[in-house]
Amino acid sequence: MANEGKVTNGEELDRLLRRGVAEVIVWEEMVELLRSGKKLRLKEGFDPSFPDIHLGHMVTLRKLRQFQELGHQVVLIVGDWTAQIGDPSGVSVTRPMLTREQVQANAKTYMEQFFKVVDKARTEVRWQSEWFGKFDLADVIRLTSRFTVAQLLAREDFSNRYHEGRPIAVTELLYPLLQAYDSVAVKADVEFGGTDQKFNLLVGRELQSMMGQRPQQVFLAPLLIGTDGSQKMSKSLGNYIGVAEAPSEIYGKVMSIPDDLIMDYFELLTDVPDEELEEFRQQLSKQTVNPMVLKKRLARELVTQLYDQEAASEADLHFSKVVQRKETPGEILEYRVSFKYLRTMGEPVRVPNSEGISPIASQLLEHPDISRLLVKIGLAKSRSEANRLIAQGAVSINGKKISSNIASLRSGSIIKVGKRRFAKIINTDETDKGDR
RNA sequence: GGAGGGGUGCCGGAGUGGUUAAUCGGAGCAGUCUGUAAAACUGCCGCCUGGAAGGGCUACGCAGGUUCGAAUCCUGCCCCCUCCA
Repeated sequence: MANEGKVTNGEELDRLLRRGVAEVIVWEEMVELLRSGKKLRLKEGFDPSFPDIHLGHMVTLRKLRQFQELGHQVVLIVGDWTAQIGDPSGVSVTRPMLTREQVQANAKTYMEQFFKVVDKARTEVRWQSEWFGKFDLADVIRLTSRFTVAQLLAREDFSNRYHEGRPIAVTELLYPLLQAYDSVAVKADVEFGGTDQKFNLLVGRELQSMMGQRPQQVFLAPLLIGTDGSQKMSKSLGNYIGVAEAPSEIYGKVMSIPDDLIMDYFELLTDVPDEELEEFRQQLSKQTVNPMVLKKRLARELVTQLYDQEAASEADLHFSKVVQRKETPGEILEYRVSFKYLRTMGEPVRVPNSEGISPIASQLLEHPDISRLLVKIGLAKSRSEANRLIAQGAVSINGKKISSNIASLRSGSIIKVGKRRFAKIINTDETDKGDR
């Protein structure tokens, strides 16, 4: 074959198998395979229950990419069956069954993001339903009969739950078996996953050898800690940075990670050479550098990787300007709303006393209701929340804090909520003399 | 099949007739500080209405009932868990 995998030299091996790697099983065999020049089939699966990819996933994706560059083949498994069970390594046991359409849509989104990192041309996409769609009860029994409960209870998660008397659904026990079968179905040479996947990937090895295939090598990446600095990055914990997020979002979120995480992120998510990373480490421990500076470098690297250099520069500028110097950003989303609509609804404002219209009442008639406006443009979830924000001094118009939702606002005004959410308001009511 | 335990706000978890929109912790939001780091401190943290003060509505698994008044008592139902078989 023309595009066989390249034979790998020592230096490449080191980069490939050490940096950003938690464990390789079996190391010697992995090395031997890479040296053989054989084009390897690299399996990675995903459940289309959550379509979004974040930096935590990116660790293995980057590895896949590195292998691809040596000529190897990625096989992406769309877990349309396992998605219905739910991987038990998570917290929640029950997952809603997804419709066919949802699965399709999620898979599509997932792949768009997946190929931001992985080379599409060297990826084969396979759906589990190709093989499980044909499974009948006899097949299920044949598959399950190869394993014992004791084998499955070896998994930490299961044994913990078992000993604590917490429930384990029968379908959950099935999960590793299905995932293992995928490896057989696609004849995987290597399977990639996070360390929490270790058990599942090892079952793949078992099953393959039972079925006369050479057991796959298991490639485990460390779990990336999320922006909260304590738990693994995950969407449900809300401590994630999505690869599809806007450049300035990614940049900003990277800036918010705790200092302790800086080096992990560099190591697992960038190609900054080891020697340079060593320097960074020195600087950090001797405190000869403000960690913020390194974080900026990190943020730039990541945005460049996921977008391009230009986007990184823009995000960088935006950050110094808006966040650090607290200036108003150059580009602000515009919202077109009708002021009339926002005006206090219903009957004209009641005049508090008989001496005519009070100043407040007259303003009321002329100014839009800011809390209504905030809800309308999505800067607050409810009017109660909007009122709270205003009361707490979190809202300003053209740089001036407002203290009640009766405030001066004209077309073109810039409204700011919290530290960094801006909106430019355009009045769609035809007359706008603009003199207030 | 038998015995027991339990379902409270985003999560954990108090509360067993009224002063409880519901103690407390976590998460979250906002503010001060700052490097969108850490730490700390402060406020908020169901919805609607009102400029505000205030008012209204909804809420403690579901449906009824007792009571001037229920998350708290009674009845039925649903669900979850543990142990024994």
